[in-house]
Amino acid sequence: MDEIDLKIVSTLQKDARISLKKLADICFISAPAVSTRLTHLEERGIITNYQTQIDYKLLGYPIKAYVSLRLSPKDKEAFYPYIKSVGNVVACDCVTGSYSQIITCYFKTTKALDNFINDIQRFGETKTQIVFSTSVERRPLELTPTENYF
Amino acid sequence: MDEIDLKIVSTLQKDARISLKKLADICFISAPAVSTRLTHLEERGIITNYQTQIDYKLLGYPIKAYVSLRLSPKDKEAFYPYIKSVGNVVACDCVTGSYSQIITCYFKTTKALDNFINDIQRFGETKTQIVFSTSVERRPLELTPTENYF
DNA sequence: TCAACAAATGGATGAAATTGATTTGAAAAT
DNA sequence: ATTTTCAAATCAATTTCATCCATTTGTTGA
Repeated sequence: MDEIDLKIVSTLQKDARISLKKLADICFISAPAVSTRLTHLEERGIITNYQTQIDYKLLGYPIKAYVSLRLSPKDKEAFYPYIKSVGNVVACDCVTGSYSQIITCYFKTTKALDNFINDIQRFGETKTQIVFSTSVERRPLELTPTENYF
Repeated sequence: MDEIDLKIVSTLQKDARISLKKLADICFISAPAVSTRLTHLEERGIITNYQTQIDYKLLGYPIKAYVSLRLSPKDKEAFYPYIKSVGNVVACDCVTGSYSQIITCYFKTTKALDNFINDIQRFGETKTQIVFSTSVERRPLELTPTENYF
């Protein structure tokens, strides 16, 4: 993981469909060299996958919500496979605090969200926060910090 | 936005670097046809960008946290440009509830996270939830639901 | 029935990715 | 100090892919 790898990763983060040739020009090495580095980055698990970001509103999913769930440890075994299987869920983290799970999800209607919440309440108490607006859309982590960085 | 567009979008969501030729084979249309459709999807804003997902732990950012902030309306104007400028922040949403902002962020150390929290407390009271483990890594929304969907 | 338009195909051309052979350069061993 | 070794680069050749353009198809509305 040297400077060139970092350049490759940080460039790809922002444009996953850039060609190897352009990457090669940016990094001042040849295209085959970029190709082998890329393969290594994938093999080492540093690059996990390439995702296209979609405007879910335009596709009919205007409801975004964070659902917190108070999950008792004994139910984890049942909860994890379940939450993975729900197509509306785009992320789920186990966190510190009394609400142990934070679920990020999208829905077509508030009714659908309500159905989901009713369904998961068999695992524990929930708290739902619906998104009004987004000031920072899902974006890459800044890997070459300049200012305002910790 | 027909069935073919949906196929293109849902395929690209999972593999942003797939070639037009492969997409063409999957959709049973020609490569030029995919190309024009893709351009339209980008122009219409349905596809917003192509991101490469990185294992931030492996790059030295093992701390992921959700920071909730009780932000008073009068401070929004100052807060939004600020939060955009912080490279550690990968998402920020305005939500229902007494904590009006949910910030998703990554840090190299808990100390760095602490610095960040101290810094944003000038905007209001905060509540921090550190991620222990992730059961659903950031993934695309399922656009062609089968079961377990709401 | 016949424009008129949107969108797909097919072939040609130029660009890019991949492969294999070879070279370079730095670190470890003699 | 010289040699060995290995990783990683370049170069050249081949294959694959993207784009362009002319033509065709299919649908809608006069």
